[in-house]
Amino acid sequence: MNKNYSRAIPEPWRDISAVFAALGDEHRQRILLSFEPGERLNVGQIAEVSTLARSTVSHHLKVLREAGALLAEREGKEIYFRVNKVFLQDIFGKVTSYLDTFL
Amino acid sequence: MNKNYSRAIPEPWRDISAVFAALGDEHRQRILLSFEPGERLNVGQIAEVSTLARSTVSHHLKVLREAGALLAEREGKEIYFRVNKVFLQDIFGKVTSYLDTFL
DNA sequence: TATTCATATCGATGATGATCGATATGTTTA
DNA sequence: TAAACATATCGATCATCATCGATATGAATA
Repeated sequence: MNKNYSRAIPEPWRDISAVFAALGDEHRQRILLSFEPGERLNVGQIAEVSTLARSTVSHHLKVLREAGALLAEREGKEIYFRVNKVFLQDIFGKVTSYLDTFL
Repeated sequence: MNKNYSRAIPEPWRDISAVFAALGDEHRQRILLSFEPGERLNVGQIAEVSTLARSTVSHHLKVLREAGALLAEREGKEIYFRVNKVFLQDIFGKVTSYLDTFL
């Protein structure tokens, strides 16, 4: 048993901690699943198909972006978000190999 | 864009929804990381190394178990938990291939 | 520069979750 | 059956998060 409960969380888990928390919310899952491959969407587009207020969608997008799941780039007045596929693939790959090796 | 925001969450995501929520909590991550490969631990052992009350540890173990991340089996007075490695590998494998294909 | 538009941030409220001690449930053993 | 032990559940409290409308920030355009 690993008795040092309060030790630092291992690196592959540290990165994914925010991702887990971000994807633990159903609205954020639905937002993520609104994206088609390679697609970019802005707040207005997502707010339109969602059941949430614009400011609420903006909040969830911030959480997803800070977790690394989304990338944002301003283009004129709009800010376009896209799925950070490479990051997510890397994260889940690390978790998978951590699972294989240590758990 | 997938405009049917309120549609059913795709199957590979539905199963993992609870896993994400469960692993989004740092205490539950620490509990999971207390297990060594193939090891079985009971509430008392985990409560001893953690900073939480026994009832709180019990609560977190319930969340992890209901999410599928842990399996529980009673053995006399104690209830032993172990990491459901196969389930987690399956889940993260599904998420990875969903990522590759649809996002 | 003033206006319009898109998004972010703020402040307040309500809901959900974490936490604990106390109590209940279930199991072994005297 | 009574006592001791391990864990689960209950009830209350506290903290965190989701949510919204209103306001602020930033960018394009008249």
